[in-house]
Parts: sequence; structure tokens; C-alpha cells
Amino acid sequence: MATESAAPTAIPRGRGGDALTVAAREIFAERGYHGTSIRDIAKRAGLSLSALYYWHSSKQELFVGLIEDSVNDYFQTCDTALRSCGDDPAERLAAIVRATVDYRVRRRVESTIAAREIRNLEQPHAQRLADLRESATRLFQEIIDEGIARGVFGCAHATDARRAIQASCNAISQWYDPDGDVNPAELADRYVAIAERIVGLTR
Amino acid sequence: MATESAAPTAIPRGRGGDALTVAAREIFAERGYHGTSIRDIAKRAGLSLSALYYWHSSKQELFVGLIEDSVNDYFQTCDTALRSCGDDPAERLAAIVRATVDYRVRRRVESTIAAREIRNLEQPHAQRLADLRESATRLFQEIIDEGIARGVFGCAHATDARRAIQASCNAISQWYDPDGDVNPAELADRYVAIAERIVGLTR
Amino acid sequence: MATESAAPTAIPRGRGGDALTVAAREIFAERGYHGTSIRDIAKRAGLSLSALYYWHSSKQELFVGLIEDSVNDYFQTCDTALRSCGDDPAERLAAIVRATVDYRVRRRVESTIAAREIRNLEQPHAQRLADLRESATRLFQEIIDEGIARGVFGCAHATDARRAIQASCNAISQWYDPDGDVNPAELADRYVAIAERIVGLTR
Amino acid sequence: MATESAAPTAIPRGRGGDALTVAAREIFAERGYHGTSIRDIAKRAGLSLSALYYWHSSKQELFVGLIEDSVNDYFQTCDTALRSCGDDPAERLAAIVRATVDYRVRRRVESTIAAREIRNLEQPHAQRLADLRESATRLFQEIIDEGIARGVFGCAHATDARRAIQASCNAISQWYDPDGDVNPAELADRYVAIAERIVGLTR
DNA sequence: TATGAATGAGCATTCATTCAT
DNA sequence: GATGAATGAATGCTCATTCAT
Repeated sequence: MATESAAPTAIPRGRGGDALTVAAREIFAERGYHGTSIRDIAKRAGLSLSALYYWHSSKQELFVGLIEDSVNDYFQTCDTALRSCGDDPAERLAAIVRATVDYRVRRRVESTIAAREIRNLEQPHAQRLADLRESATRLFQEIIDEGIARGVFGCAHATDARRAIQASCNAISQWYDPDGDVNPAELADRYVAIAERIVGLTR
Repeated sequence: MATESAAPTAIPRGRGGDALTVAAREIFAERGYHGTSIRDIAKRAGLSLSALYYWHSSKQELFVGLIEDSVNDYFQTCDTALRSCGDDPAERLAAIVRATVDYRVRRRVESTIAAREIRNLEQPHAQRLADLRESATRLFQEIIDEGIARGVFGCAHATDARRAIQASCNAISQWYDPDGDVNPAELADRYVAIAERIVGLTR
Repeated sequence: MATESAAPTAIPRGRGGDALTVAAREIFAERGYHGTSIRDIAKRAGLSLSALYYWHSSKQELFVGLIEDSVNDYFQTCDTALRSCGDDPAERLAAIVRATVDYRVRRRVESTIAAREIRNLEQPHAQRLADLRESATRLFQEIIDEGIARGVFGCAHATDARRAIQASCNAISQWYDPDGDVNPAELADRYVAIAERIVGLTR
Repeated sequence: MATESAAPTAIPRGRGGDALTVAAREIFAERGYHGTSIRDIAKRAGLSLSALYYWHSSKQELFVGLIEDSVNDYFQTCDTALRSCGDDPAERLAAIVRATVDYRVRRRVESTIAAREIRNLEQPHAQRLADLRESATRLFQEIIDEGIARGVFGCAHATDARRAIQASCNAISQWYDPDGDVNPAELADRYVAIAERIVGLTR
């Protein structure tokens, strides 16, 4: 008791909010929304349950915060990438694939959560995220359709091509090891190549 | 109200087990393992909670039963398909892609559950399924490696090619609508074509 | 199925009742009334739950049957022993101690159950057994009081003497090992001697 | 009704733990471990079920806490009593009998629970308590053996003498009425006298 | 900023019991 | 004599949440 100045946890006073976000990210990723209890989160953050409620109004709100942050990030990334492109479909396809790979690597954990757990979001969050996801799909689809229309892509089923490309990119966050020996830029190159083959890029 | 004579639950005595399996499949798919309560399952099956425990010894066992059935089915499907092939890598790749698409369509619901919820399995089930999944991966990889070795496939990164093909096929169960207008055979053709492009099949 | 003539359990058809009684006796003794489930009993007896209900109308009735049998046995034993005595208090004390030791050894298991679990009997059984127990106490007390009145016993607190003697005898069923090297007759001799000391038998 | 202002549960905030311990002691004594539900305990304590789990991690832990407290108390009592004795076996026997009577009166309720319900303790608690009980037995036995060796006690069967003395003392908690007219000191005198007779103290 | 104490609703599971065969 | 299938009530326990401090 006396000189207990050295706190048992490494969380600096006033930094509880950050600790909670980090802990929540980890545990939601490991066990999913329903498999995670807020007690677990508070404990891993080294705080009391009540402290969690000081920073976040509910489990759902804490969860939504994580996901929305991450999804908004994705859209910003795509938007920026496409803005600095011309209108060449091949260039645009490469850009959006790079943006997607980048996101899946950079936000590996949250993007996995987001992919698996949208159904556990309450309205209106669920709808908002579904809409965002839909927008991403539309971006991909428009680029592919345009490429086919212009004859620079040659593939029979544009929708399946789009699905295959998205699925391939999205899966990255499930196996990517940040400590492994493939760097993100190299990885993006590879997935651009795969995407180009799927759409049948003519040279 | 009106025609209340027709009971809402028409489960013939002794058929409770079937009703429970069907209900469990649906609800686990909708809400995930932790999001599903066995009360919900029993209710949808039109039985009491206790009846569920007459047929299944625990929530986990009920869950495992569903998944293992389905995963075993997949392996049998692959095995059969590859057995009736020669050793031509192109033929073998087509066969395993067809088997995978077939499985993802036929067992759409369980395969989605299996993909998302292995982490919720207790040991030793988790290990067994992880092993099976690993075997599937190996089957794909061997075919691709062999194709490259023989020069019939031309692609730079065999592992990424395999991941892209698997991810594309697996995603099917997330969007496929059995009442839609693409039949499974046609779908398999399309994904074989995508796979062939990804591996760079030479003619 | 076909020729399944050899039953999996050694219980001869029609002997289910006995098997249940034996199983119940063992398990009630091991785990107490509330700690015992009728499923456990049926399982140990090698019968189905429903079979238990064929032979016994309820858990309570099965339980009561065991105890009452045993307690009635005790009273018969005491009664017989005292009938063949004269009216000498020393002789009578020896007789009732012998009867008690005999019972505690012969009915070791049930008598332990009875001692510990009367409170779990429903009325009117609880009252009946309490009355019987009370009668036994009275028998002991009358003998001791008479011995003191006649001057053949010399002790200051007749009630405590009686309690000590009964407690000593009753405890036998908690430690007696039927396969040990003290036979019941020898044991009875020892406890008669202890009782005589407690009451202060004058030679 | 009338004076409804006085709440039925007057548990001051922060004192829930005490209320629970008291309630648990009473109900476990009345109905035994398996006969007691934690809902009953919480209700009698005037708290919610959840509050019980705030203070105690499980039913078992709550139960163990009660019993271990009490058994440890017994050993401390015996130890203190024997320490302030010389090595005269008669003096030591009197001391340990007094300590035992004292404990059985002072901790009437818990000691009854402890006696009846050790089998319901999980490991390692069961073993610890069995060991403690064994130690008590050894204390008694050593005193008696020493008394016989020195010729100050005269009895044929030392083990049975010990059992009789312990059983007599232990039974006290089953009938003793704290509001009755025998005070503990007087009671201890009586049981010392009984013990001396059982071991055959020479003068 | 944070905590300790408390709650009510819900959880998976087990209970004694019943009924049709 | 015996079983398989089913039930409603209760069990021990965990959940997200609240509130006074």
C-alpha cells in the first residue's frame, strides 16, 4: 500500500481510452462479437468495467467505432487512389487493387472483423456499412465493365471476374504475416497481376 | 387464429432429431455460434429445450456435427473427382475447382458456417478440421506446382495463385442464390475458366 | 440386432427391481439424496429411466423404501434382544448395545444414509422416522435411568451418558470395514465395555 | 405493510458479503450442499443472484470458505489448549476434550456442515480437510496411547476408546441448544468426565 | 477519471417426471 | 416389464449495464 506509486498496469492515467480500443480490437478479432465479453476487454486493457463505460456508452458502440474507422479508411484510400488516375481502365483497376491490398494489410485485424461481423451490427450502422461495401463493389464493377466495353479487358462474365478479384484481395488479411518476407508493395504487384489475368487484360 | 387446427409445429414423434438439425443449421448460419442460443434452435424446431438435449449432448456437439458432416462431404467430393482424372494438371485443376464449386453450392449454409466459425470449435474438433482444411490446400497446391513444373501452367507466384483460386471459389457460398438463374454446372465452368487464367494455362 | 440374445447387462429380465434397489443404496450413500440423480441410479442398474418409474413411483419413494426397511430392521433387532432379557439393567444395556452394533455393521450403508438424510424425507415419512428414532432413544434412556435408580449404574448425567453411548455406537458405520479383522461379535463386546464404563457400572 | 418504510432488507451498501456468508451458513446447514440453491442463499441475504457472484466466484468456493474457516478455528483451538498443558496425559486429554466441546458449541452450525458434507468438496479442498481431520484424530490417539503407556489410563482398545470419545464430542453440535440451560463450561466438564471413564483414568 | 457494488435478463445444462408404445 | 421421446421447472453461472462515490 504505502508507496504503491508504480502502477501494476502500464496504462498511463488518462490513457484508458486508447488501451480499451487496442484491447477491444484484439479480442473482437480473436473471438468475434458475441464471443467477446466487455469484462475481457476491460481486463486486457487493465481497467475496471466501469472505466470502459466511462469511455464508451455500450459494447455495441465500442464495436461500431472500430469497424467504421476502418471502413472509412478503406474508402478514403480507394478514393485517393482513383483520383490520381486517368480514365484508363487498366490503370484504374491496378489502382483499386493496390488500394485494397494496402488496406487489407494495414488494417488486417479490423478488416477481418468487419468482414465477418457486419451481421452483428445494429441499425443504422449495419445499413451504413452495407452501403459502403456496396459502393466498393460498384467501383470495382464499373472499372471492369468499362474495360470490357473499351475492349481492353476480355472476359466473359464481368460479375464473376469482379467477385474473384475482390475475394482474392480480401482473403489477404486472413493469411498475411506482417513479419513475413513479402512486403506490401510486392504483394500489391502480385495481386494486380492476378486481377489483370482474371479480367483478361490485352497486353 | 382462423385455422388453428393445423398445429404450428407438425413434427411427428420421433422426428425431433431431424427438426433440430435443420433449425440449428439455419440459425448458426444466420447468427454464428455465440450469437445463437439453444433456446432459439429448440423454438425454431418446434421442440422444447429438453428435447434438444435428448438428441444432442451439448450445443458444441450439435455444432460440431453440422460442420464435420459438411467438411467430410467436401473431401469425399474432391477425392472422387480427382480419382477419375488422369494425371494432366489442367484436367486435375478443373476437377478440383468443379468439386469445390459443387460443394460450396450444395452445402452453401454449412460451408459458410465452417469457414467463419472454426475458432469456436473446442479441441480436438478444431484441430481435425484445421488438418482437413490444410489437406485441401495441399491438394490445390500440388496440382498447381505440378502444372508449373510441366510447363502447362505459367505463373510467377504459385502460392498466391492457389490462394486466389481458393478464395474465389469459397466466396461463392456467400452470394450464390439457389433460386437465381445460374445453374451449378455453368457456374463451375466459369470458375474453372477463372482458375485457368490465374494459373496461366497455356492453351 | 438379429440375434441379440445375450443382453449387454447382467440383469436378468424381471430382476430390474432388485438391481435398482442395490444401485440406489450405493449411490444415495455415496452422494446423498440431493446429490443423486435418478439417471445415475438407472444407469448403474443397467436399466432405462422409464424402467425405474415402472418399479418406483418417484425418487422420494425409492429413497424412503430404503431407509424405512433399514430402520424397521433396527427396531425389530432391539425388540427381539430386549425381550429375551430379564429386567437387570446391566443385562439390558448390554443387549441394546449389542443390537445397535449389530445393526450398524449389518446395515452399514443404509444406516449411514438414514442418519444423515432424514431431513430430506417428506412428510409423513420424516415424522415416522423421527418417532422411531425417538423411541430408540427412549429405550436407551429408560435402561440407564433404571440402572441409576437401582444403584447398579453410577453416573452424574444420565442424558449425556446416553448420548455418548449412542454416538459411539452410531459412528461405527462410518469406519467399520467388513473385510477388516475385527468381527462383529468382538466389536459388540468392546462397545458393551465402553458403555458400561460410561454409565459407571458397579462391577 | 404498516411500516413499509423500513425496507425488508436492511443491508447497507458494501455489506453484501457479510449478509451472504450468514445466509449461506444457515441454509447449507439446513439443507446440505446439494439441497441448497444459490438463489435461496441470495434471497435470504436480501441480494440478487448476481451480487452473490460479485462476492464469491462459485457455489463451491462459498461453501469451502465456510468450512475451512471453521476447521482452521478448531485446530487453532486445540493447538492453543495443548500448548498450555504439561505433558501429563490426563491433563492433555482434558484439554483436547474441552477444546473439542468448545468448538462444537461455538461453531455448532459450520461444524455440522463440515462433518456431513466433506464428500461434496472438490479437490484440493477435500484432501486438505481430510488431512486436517486426520491430524485431529492423531492428536487424540497420541494422548491416549501415551496415557496407556504410562499406566495412567487403563483400557483394552485404545483406538475404540478414541473413536468413542470423538464421536461423543462431535455429536454435541447435533443436539446442543445455545438457549438451553447447560453452559459450555459445565458441558465440557461432563464430557471430560465421560472421556476419562472411557479411557479408564486411574484416579 | 475512475472504481466497487449491485442488478435483471439471459445463458447452457440437468432435473424429476410423463406418455405413447 | 420395459423403452424412446418428450417436457417444464429449476440449476449454477455470465452477460451488459447502472449507480453512488
